[in-house]
Amino acid sequence: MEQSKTDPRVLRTRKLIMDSFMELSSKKEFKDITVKDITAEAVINRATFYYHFEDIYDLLEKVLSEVLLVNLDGDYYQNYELNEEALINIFKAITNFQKSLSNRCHRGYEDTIARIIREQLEVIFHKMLLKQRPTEDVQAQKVTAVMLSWGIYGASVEWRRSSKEISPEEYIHSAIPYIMKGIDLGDAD
Amino acid sequence: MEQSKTDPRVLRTRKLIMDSFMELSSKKEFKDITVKDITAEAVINRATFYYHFEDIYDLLEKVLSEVLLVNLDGDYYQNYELNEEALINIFKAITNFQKSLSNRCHRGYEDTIARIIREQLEVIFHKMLLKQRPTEDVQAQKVTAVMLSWGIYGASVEWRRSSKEISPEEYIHSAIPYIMKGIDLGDAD
DNA sequence: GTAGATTTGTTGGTTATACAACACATTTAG
DNA sequence: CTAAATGTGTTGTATAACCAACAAATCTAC
Repeated sequence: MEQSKTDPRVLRTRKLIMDSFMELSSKKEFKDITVKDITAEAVINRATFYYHFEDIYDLLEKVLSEVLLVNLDGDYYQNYELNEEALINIFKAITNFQKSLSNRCHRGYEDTIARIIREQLEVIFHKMLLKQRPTEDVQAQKVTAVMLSWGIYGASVEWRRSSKEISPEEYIHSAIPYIMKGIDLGDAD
Repeated sequence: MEQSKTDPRVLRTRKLIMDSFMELSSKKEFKDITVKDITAEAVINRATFYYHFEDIYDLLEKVLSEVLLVNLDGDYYQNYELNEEALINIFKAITNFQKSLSNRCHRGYEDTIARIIREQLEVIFHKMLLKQRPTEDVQAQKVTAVMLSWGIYGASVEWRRSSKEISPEEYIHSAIPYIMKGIDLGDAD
C-alpha cells in the first residue's frame, strides 16, 4: 500500500513545506500567502518548493488531502466495511474537517476544497467497495463511489447550511436507510 | 561574530542529530547510545553523521558545549563586565547545568564534561577580560582566564560535594572579594 | 497610463545527504 | 575459545537541496 521507501530528504522537506503552509494559514488568508512566505518560514530554497509542487494551488490540494486523510484514516478507511457505522464516522470526519478549515481562512477556494473532499471520498468508497464485493463489475463500483461521494459531501454542505440544531450523527442517520437499501439492492453477499 | 550564512541543510541536520541525542540521553545512559541509535532516531543516514562529527564523543562535546552556552548566553557572556554579579550568575549557570546533566545519565564521562565546562568558561572569561582591559598583555589575560575557569569550576564541584545547605549564590559570594581583589591588583582602569 | 518593486517559474552549477558496500573492531552466545 | 551478530568508520556514486541569476508576470505607487 505505502511506497516502501521514499528518500528521507523528500519526506522531511515535504513536511517542512506543508507544516509551514499550515502555520501561515492560521495567520493569513490563502490569497495573501506567497511561495516566498512559505519557503522563508520553512527555511528551504524556493527552487526546492517547485521541485515538489507545481505551484501554490498544488500545495493547497495536497495539504488539504492529507489533512482530510488524517481525519479519516485513524478510524477506518482500510479494511472496514461500508456499513452504517462507517458512513456516520465518515460524515462526522468531513464536518469536523470543514470546521477546522473555517478557522483558517480559505475564502474563495471553496470549490477547490469541495473537489478535493469529493475526490478523497471517492477513493475511499471505491476501496471499501472493492474489498466488500470483489466480484462486482469495477465500473459499477466506480460509479457507486462517485455518487456516494457527491451525496455524502452534499449532505455535509446542507448540514452546515442548516441551523445545526441536530448533530451530524443524527443528520446523516436519517438518510442511511436509503443509502444502505440502495447498496443492498446491488448484490448483497 | 556569527558566520553569516551556513547552508540551511547543515543547520537542520546538526539540530536533528543533537536533538535526537538529547532525546536518547533522557532514556539511556551515554555508554548505551550508539551512532546507529542516533541516526535512526533522527532519520538521517549514518554516513551523514560522520560528515558532521568525528564520532560520538565529538557529538557529546558539541552538545554539552551548546547546552552550556545556552545556559550562559541568555544572561551576559557578551558585552558584560566581569564583576561580582557576573561571577555569581556564571556560577549559578554552571550549577544549573550540572543539575540538568545529573538527570541524563553521563556516568563515567565526568572528566570530559568537566573539561568542556572549563574550556567554555575560559573562552568566556577571556572575552570579557579583553573587553574590560583592552590594553593589557594578552598572555596575562589568557592565564587569568584559565585560572578563573578552573577556580570557578572547582568551586562548583566543592559546592556539589557540600551539604548544599547554602545556595550557590551564597557559596560563591564569600569567595568573590578574593577574586575581585586579585583582579583589581592587576591594573584597574 | 508608466516605472519600480515584488512574485513567479525555470535553469545550470555546486554542495549536502542518501545509500550500499566494505574492512575492521567489539560484543554476544554457545 | 569460536562463530555470529552488531557497531564503527570509510568510500563511491546517485540524487535532493542549495544558490544565484534570469525573463516574464503581477502588484504598487504616483
